[in-house]
Amino acid sequence: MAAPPAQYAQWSAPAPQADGPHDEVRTIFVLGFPLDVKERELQNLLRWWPGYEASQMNFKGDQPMGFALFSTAAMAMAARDALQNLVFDADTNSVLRAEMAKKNLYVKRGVAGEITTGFDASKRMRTGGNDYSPAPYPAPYGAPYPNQVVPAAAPSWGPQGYVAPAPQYEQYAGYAVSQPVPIAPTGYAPVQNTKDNPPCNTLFIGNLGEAVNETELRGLFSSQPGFRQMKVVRQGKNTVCFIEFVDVNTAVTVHSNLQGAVLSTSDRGGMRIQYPTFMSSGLFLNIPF
DNA sequence: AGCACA
Repeated sequence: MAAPPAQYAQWSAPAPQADGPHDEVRTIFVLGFPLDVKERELQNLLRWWPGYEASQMNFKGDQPMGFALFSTAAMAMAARDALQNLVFDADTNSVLRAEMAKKNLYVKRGVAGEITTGFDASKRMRTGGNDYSPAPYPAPYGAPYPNQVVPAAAPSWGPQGYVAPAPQYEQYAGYAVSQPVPIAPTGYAPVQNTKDNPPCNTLFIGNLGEAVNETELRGLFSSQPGFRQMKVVRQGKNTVCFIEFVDVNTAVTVHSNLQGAVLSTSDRGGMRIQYPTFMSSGLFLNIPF
């Protein structure tokens, strides 16, 4: 069993099944990409999915084949289901088909056990020190936009049958959940937000300070009307945050009102608020860990 | 249905 990515470290790893296979397949096999797909596109599609570890595009066949490794089989299956029937490119009519792979993706590891090849989670932030810039894919519950990725069929967790999952990660966190003290921004600074995605009920918060903490973020966001839950993802010097609202309208309001908000810990200007990519919404799905 | 990298 591989260690889960650092951002899930506060969650208890699943206990190895005494009677289960220790070499369980936790890799997905994805077809249906357009011929000009880039390996990076697969990485960007999956990078925030819970348990994502590494991925690879293989171009040797007649059609591009994507492989992605996750920390557990359950996480892989959840990603597989989320990718199923996804319209990757409306122009080329590419609809993704995903299955569990026959074998796990091979990842070369260094002495310290870190992944050294492939497009892996440990290198998420390697692009010039910038933090995450979402690919132009819409997030889950948003209206379909032309030329963008939308689920061909409404996902089972979509608007119709969607029931808010309990904020399950809190039970794993190593701190007591107490009533957040409301926090107001210390000010506002202009922020560039050139590449955003279509509005949806989830927000991605970037350009936060290195010293930002969850209490501060919770103090700012949990008092916003429509707030449902949030998840802070730490990756070294970079911290990002995903916030789910009860509907698109309340998310749009916060996207506008708190754009460029400066916190006491901000050291690079105001926070950048964006609508996240389709797959990043997986942070709020009910995935068994 | 089509499963590669080592």
